[in-house]
Amino acid sequence: MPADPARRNERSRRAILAAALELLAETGYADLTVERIAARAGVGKQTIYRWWRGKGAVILDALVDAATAGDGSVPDTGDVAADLRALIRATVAEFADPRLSATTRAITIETLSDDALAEQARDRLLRPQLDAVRSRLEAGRRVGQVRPDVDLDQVVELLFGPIYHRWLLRTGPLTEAYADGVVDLALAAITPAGLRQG
Amino acid sequence: MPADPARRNERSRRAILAAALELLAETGYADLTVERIAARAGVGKQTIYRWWRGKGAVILDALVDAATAGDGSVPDTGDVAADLRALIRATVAEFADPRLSATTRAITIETLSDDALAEQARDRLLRPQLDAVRSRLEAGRRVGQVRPDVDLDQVVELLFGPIYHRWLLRTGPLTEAYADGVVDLALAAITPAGLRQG
Amino acid sequence: MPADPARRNERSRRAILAAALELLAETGYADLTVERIAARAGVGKQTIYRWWRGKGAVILDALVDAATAGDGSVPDTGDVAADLRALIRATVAEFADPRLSATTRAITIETLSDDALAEQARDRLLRPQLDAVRSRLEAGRRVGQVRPDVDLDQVVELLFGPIYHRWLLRTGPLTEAYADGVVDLALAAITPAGLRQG
Amino acid sequence: MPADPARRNERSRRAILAAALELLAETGYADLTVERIAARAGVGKQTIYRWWRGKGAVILDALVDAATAGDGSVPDTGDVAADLRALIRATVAEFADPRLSATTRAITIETLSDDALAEQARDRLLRPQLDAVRSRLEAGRRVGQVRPDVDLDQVVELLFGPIYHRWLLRTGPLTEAYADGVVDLALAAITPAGLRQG
DNA sequence: TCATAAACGAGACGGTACGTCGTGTCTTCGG
DNA sequence: CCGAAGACACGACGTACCGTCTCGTTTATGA
Repeated sequence: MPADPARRNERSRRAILAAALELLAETGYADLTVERIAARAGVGKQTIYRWWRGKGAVILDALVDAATAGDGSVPDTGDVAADLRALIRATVAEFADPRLSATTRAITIETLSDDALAEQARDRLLRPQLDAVRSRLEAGRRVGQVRPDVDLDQVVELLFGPIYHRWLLRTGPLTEAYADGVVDLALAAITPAGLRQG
Repeated sequence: MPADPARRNERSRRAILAAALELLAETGYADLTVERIAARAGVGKQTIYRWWRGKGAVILDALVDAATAGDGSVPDTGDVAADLRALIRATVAEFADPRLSATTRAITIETLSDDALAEQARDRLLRPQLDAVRSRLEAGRRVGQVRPDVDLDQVVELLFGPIYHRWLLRTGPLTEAYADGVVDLALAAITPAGLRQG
Repeated sequence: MPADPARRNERSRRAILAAALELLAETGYADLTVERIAARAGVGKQTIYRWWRGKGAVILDALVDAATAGDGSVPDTGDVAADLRALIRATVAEFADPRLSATTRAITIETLSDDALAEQARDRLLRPQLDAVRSRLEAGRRVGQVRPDVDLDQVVELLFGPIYHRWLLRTGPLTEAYADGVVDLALAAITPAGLRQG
Repeated sequence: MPADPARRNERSRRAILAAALELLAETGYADLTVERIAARAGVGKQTIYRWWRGKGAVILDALVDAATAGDGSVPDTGDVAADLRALIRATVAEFADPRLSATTRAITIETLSDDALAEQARDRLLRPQLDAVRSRLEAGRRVGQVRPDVDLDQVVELLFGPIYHRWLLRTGPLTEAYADGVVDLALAAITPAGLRQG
C-alpha cells in the first residue's frame, strides 16, 4: 500500500531536499548516496524510499522546489533582442558556475538512465522554463520582431541547445561573449527580413 | 609498474570492446558493469583495469573504434544546404534509434561524472566529427553559400545543439521533419543576404 | 505514565494472544514479528507495546493463558510408576508435535536472550507444571514408593531434563518407547531398595 | 556458482571465527551481528556470506574449532563414579560461567530456528562429546560398574539432560553440589544391584 | 447526559541490520 | 610466466522490523 501524503512530515521532507542540494554542492554527484542524504538530513533511509523512488527523484524535487521559488517568466522590455541577450547571458552564467551546474549535472545523469524520471523532469522542471521563453517570443512575434513562419519551440531549442551542447561536451568556454554569439545567430535566424541589419 | 603495451593481447582488447557494445545494446547502461563485460568477453577483470580506467574508458574506446571505421568527412555536393540536410537527417536518425543512442547515452553519463574522460571524449570522439562539419561549412563559405562573418564553431553547435537538447530532454520527437526544421533555421542564420529567399 | 489496566480492551488482548499463537503455528518463529501480530490481530502496534515489553512477553502470556486453562495437577492413581509413565508419555508427545512445540521453541529463544522474561517464564509457566509433578512424587514418597533421601526437585529434572535435551539437540526420536525408557531409568534411581525388581 | 575452498583465505577465516567468539564473550548474543563480526575481523561482509550461511553457521564453526582443539575423550581412572563426578562437575562449571555459556546460548538460539544448522551442531559439535561419555560408560559396563541392560545413550541424556534443563530454564543454581546430586541420581539408576550401597 | 480523557487503529518516523551487488585490488593456478 | 578466474575489503543498495511518536476515532466513565 502506498504511503498517505496527509501524514507526511514536512520537516523531514525539507531536510531531505536541503541535504541533497548541500551534498551535491559540497561533494558532487559521485559522492551523493541515499545513505548520505539520510544521514545529513537526520532521517531514516526508509523515509526517503517511502516518498521517492531513489536519489534521482529527490534531486528532481529539490530542483523543482528551488525553481518554483522565483517568478519564472521572462522579462519583457519590448525589445526581444535585448531580453534574449539578458536571458541567455544569465543561463550561460548558471551553467558556468560549478555549484549551480552540479545539480543540473546530477539530474541529467539520473534522467539519462530513468525514462520515468526524464518525463517528470521535462514536465515539472524544464517545460515551465522553456514555455516562459516561448511566451516571450510569442509576444515578440505579435509586435513584428519575430518572423511569423518559424516554429517557436524550435527557436527555443536554437537558443538553449548550443548551450547544453557546449556545457555537456566541453567544446568551449561558457562566457558572456559566447552567450551573445548564440543570441546573435538565433536572432539572425528569426528576425524578419525588413528589420535585418546585415 | 604500468603495463607494457607491446605485450598487450589484441584478441582480448577486441573482445572487451565488442562485449561492451553488445551489452549496451542488449541490456542498457544500467546493467553494464565491468564484471559483466569481463564475463562476456571471456576475460579477467584485471585485464580490463590494466588497460582502462574503468567502464567509461572502455565505452569511449569502443566508440572511437567504431567511429574511426568510416571516412569521417562530410560529403560535398557543392550545395551546403543539401549536404547539411542529409547530414542532420542522418544524425537525428541515429539519436532516434534506441540501439545506437544507447552508447551515446552511456558515454554521456560517464563523461558527466569524470572530467578526464570528458576531455578524451571531446578530443578523440567528438572533435573529429564536429571538425568534419566545420570543414564542409568552410568550403561553403569559400563559395559564398555561408556568411563570412559567422563563427563556424558556433554554427556547428547551432546544428547539433538543438538535437542534443531534444534527445537529452525528450522535449519532442526526433523525426526527419524535425531535422529539416533545424537545418532551415540554421540556414536562415548563416545564408548571406543575397541568397535568401524569405 | 503507565497505562491504566482498567480501561484495557479485552477484545484486543485476546486477539493479540490468538494471533501470536496462530502465526507461530502457521509460519514459525522466524516469521513472527510484532508488526505481523498486530496486523493479524487487527490492532495497532502501540497497543502491543503498551501492554507487553515485546513479542517474547506476548508469547509468554499466550502460553500462560493456554496452560492455565486446564487443571494442572498430575493425576494420582496410587501408583507412582504408572502415573509418571502417563505423564511423560504425554509430555514427549507434546514435544514431538511440531505445532505444539513451536510455541515452546519460541519462548525458549526469547528467554535465552532476555533474563527478565526467563524469570517470568520460570515462575508463571514452568514452576506450576514442575511443582505439580513434585507434588505427585511427594505423595508417592509418603506411601513408600519413592526413596525418602532423594531431592524431589532433582528427580523432576531427571524426568524432564532428558526430554528437553533430546528435543533441543535432536539427538534422537521423541517416541513413546523413548518416554518409557526415561521413566524406567528415573524409577530405577528413586525406587526404594525393597521394591526393586532387578 | 559456489566458491572455491582451495582459494579461501585462511587468515580471514581465523579472524572471523575469533571475532565472533570475542564479540559473544564481550557483548553477548543480542549485539552479535554479521556486520560487527566483519568489522571486528577486518573483513568484508561478503567474505562471511561467501563461506557461511549466516552468523549461526559462523558460531558453530567457531565452536567446533575450539572443541576440536582438545582431546575430547573422557578420562578413565577405572572408577566410573569418580570419572562421571569429575566430568559433570566440569560441565556444570562451564554452564555456570557466563563467558563460556554465552556461546552455548548463542548456538542454541540459532539451532532453534534453523533445522539444517541444528543437524550440523548435533553431528559436528555435540555427538563427539556425547559419544566420548558413552565410551566411558561402555568401558564401565565391561568391568561390571554399569548395569548391562540400560541404553547407554539414555544414560548420557540422564546426565546432561538435567543440566541443560536447569541452565535453560533457570530452575536452580549450577553448583558443584548440584553436579554431585545429578551424578548420584544417575549412578543410582545404573549401578548393578550387587554394588549398591543404599 | 454528555465532555473529556484514555485507549485504540493506523501508520510515519529515526534507526539498525539484513543479504546482495559492484568496485578496484590482490592472489592463485593452469596452459 | 602470463592471464582467466575469482577472492578480497569496501561501501551502497533497497527491504524488513524495531520501538517511539503522532494522528484522528471510538468508548466509557465521572462531573
